[in-house]
Amino acid sequence: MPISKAHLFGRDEIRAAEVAKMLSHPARVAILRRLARSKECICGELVDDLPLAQATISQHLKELKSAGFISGEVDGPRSCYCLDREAFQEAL
Amino acid sequence: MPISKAHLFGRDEIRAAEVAKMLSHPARVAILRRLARSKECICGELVDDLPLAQATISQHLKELKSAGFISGEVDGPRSCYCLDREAFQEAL
DNA sequence: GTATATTATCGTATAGATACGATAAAAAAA
DNA sequence: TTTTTTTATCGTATCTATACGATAATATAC
Repeated sequence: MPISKAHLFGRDEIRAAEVAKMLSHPARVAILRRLARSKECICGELVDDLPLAQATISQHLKELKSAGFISGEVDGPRSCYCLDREAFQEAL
Repeated sequence: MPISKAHLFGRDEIRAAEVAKMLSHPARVAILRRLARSKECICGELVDDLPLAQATISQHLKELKSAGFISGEVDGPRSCYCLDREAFQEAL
């Protein structure tokens, strides 16, 4: 029966849970930290640093992007990501 | 293949993710808020307030307790929970 | 043009989270 | 003692997240 009931809660509780969910995996925490240090960062660097396959990291990046925490733009054959500090602070 | 690789990350990243996971469901956020307002709170009140079955709420309470965010003690046939403010602030 | 390098997406397998009915457990009330 | 009240636990169904190989997509290098 687990049809999710998350929508039955208050706006702010739902929002808080969404933000927390973005931070609920060490890989995403690591990515955000990395981007907080560097001004920007290429995808490949993250793939080198993290103990996960390229496909998996790309997947995490997509989530962080759709949550608005990071932005990414294409740079030749590479993708360059950077932290959206404003949106991130706002969320916290 | 999804054998979790969470343990391959840094201590603090793992810890941050654990804390975030506790806050990643609206029901747990709601419970913590409720306990932050009241000094303490009986299980039944939470069951009345939240749009979830008793069994489900009991399950969420167990998680929050095992994470050390709340403590619960038996009071007759009831269970009385309260926020461990120190541990909670520490985690944030 | 073809080959190479880099990233995104698809498909899919499995681990974990969520939800609840049923039932057990424990104390108070009758 | 039996009944009622309250909570915890068990079993189980299903939904979501995680993980990666394979492949597509895109741009550069040759």
